[in-house]
Amino acid sequence: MQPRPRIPEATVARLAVYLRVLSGLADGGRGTVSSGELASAAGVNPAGLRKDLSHLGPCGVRGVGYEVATLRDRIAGVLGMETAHACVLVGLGNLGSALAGYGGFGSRGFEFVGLFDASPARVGQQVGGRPVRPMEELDEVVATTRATIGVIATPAEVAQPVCDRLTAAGVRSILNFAPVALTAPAGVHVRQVDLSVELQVLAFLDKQRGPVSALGDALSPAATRPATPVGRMA
Amino acid sequence: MQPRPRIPEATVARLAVYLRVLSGLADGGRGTVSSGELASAAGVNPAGLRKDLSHLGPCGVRGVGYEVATLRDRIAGVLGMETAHACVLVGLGNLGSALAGYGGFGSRGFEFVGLFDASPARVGQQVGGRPVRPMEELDEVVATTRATIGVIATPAEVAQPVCDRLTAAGVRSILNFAPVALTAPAGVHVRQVDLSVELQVLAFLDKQRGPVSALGDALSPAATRPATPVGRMA
DNA sequence: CCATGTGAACCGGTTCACAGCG
DNA sequence: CGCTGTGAACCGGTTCACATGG
Repeated sequence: MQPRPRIPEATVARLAVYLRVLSGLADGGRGTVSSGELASAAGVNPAGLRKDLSHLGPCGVRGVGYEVATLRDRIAGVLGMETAHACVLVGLGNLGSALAGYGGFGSRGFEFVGLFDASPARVGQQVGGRPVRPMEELDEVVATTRATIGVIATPAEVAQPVCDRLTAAGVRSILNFAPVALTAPAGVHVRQVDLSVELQVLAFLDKQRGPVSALGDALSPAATRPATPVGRMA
Repeated sequence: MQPRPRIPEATVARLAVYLRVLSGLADGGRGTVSSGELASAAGVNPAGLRKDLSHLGPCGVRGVGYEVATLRDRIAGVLGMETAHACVLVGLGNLGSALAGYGGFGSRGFEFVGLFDASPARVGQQVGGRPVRPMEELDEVVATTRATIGVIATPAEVAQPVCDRLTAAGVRSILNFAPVALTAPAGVHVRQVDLSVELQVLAFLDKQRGPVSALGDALSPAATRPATPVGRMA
């Protein structure tokens, strides 16, 4: 089975997690891992992990496990991490500023090559070591840096026009933090992250499972098996 | 079919989105909506929306649509939004501060009743109008406020101990922004939001679909149908 | 003998097409 | 006649059990 036939999106998301764990193991000088150990560190089921990895073709040694550094590089290659990705970020309120200053992006090969805001009060300020630019410069920056990813952290009202601007400028993928569904041209990928929705799902689960009692509800010998099929490395 | 037999989690997440759209429509004085219009505003397929709503029992008028205010209240009730939810937040770096100051939570019935940080430098500061408290006060605050939701925005290294602390204090649900898989006792719900993973999925999709050409790749009459099956209200 | 790799059952969720009702 | 509500097909992803091979 060639590594061609397209990798499921759910698998891609998990590969990113495996990659992070593997990087940590490699930095710790670890040589090999078993699927079981890697799976528990990533919070997934071992069989599922092996199935995920099977999409990249055989990359382990039977009876032994996976070679940490090799597997890391393999996944990094599949995910397109060998080359850095240029991103632009629009909207530097609290959330946007947090994203601009978040070290986790840079260390994973993503670089913000442009920060933009419509507010004159913010333009010119430095955020995360980079200057905030006016919206007028967006097209130019996207063109010269060949940025392919745009991150929207604006108020909901302006998210759609910003999206239009980004796609017109040549951005091919958008990560949207504004609480609105965006319309984008065909071929442009949009991912939505909605903080309030996450919280509301939790509140619902609480309501479902929770109304049993307000306290002392650790009735059953619960701690035997984690509800979350997760464990950090054994 | 009673509204009992449990609602799928995927549906719950979308109900939260419908609720937001409905609130907007209601504020705009709108009386009724059809499934088609609501679906396009929420970025989903009309049939799927109707199926989602079917979980709450019949709540529309055939041949007409849904009564906006009624449906809003119905969903709000199912989601447990009638009563405010007390949350505690741990970790007030850039991201945590952004979350603490984010208006979208308060307006949806979530209130941060406690902000905590381990760094003495941050303790005592005001964030989003609330004081940052030392970790020592966590148990007490959770107990007195009956907070059921905990949000973790700490560095990855301390996320697990913080999680342990929160669950020990009585928190039943956790929203984790730290890039690690958490282990929690049975019955505690954990949701993971991983910003880097989102970006990596986008980068992968770019790589898959993208290597065709760097520019001028709007070859086909693309704008005819949005790739994202979305549209804001027609 | 151990851990990988994978075909096949399984499951939840999505889509479709139409029945039901104002 | 229009739009809701839903049973049934469909599909992708997950889990399981075992065959494969160092």
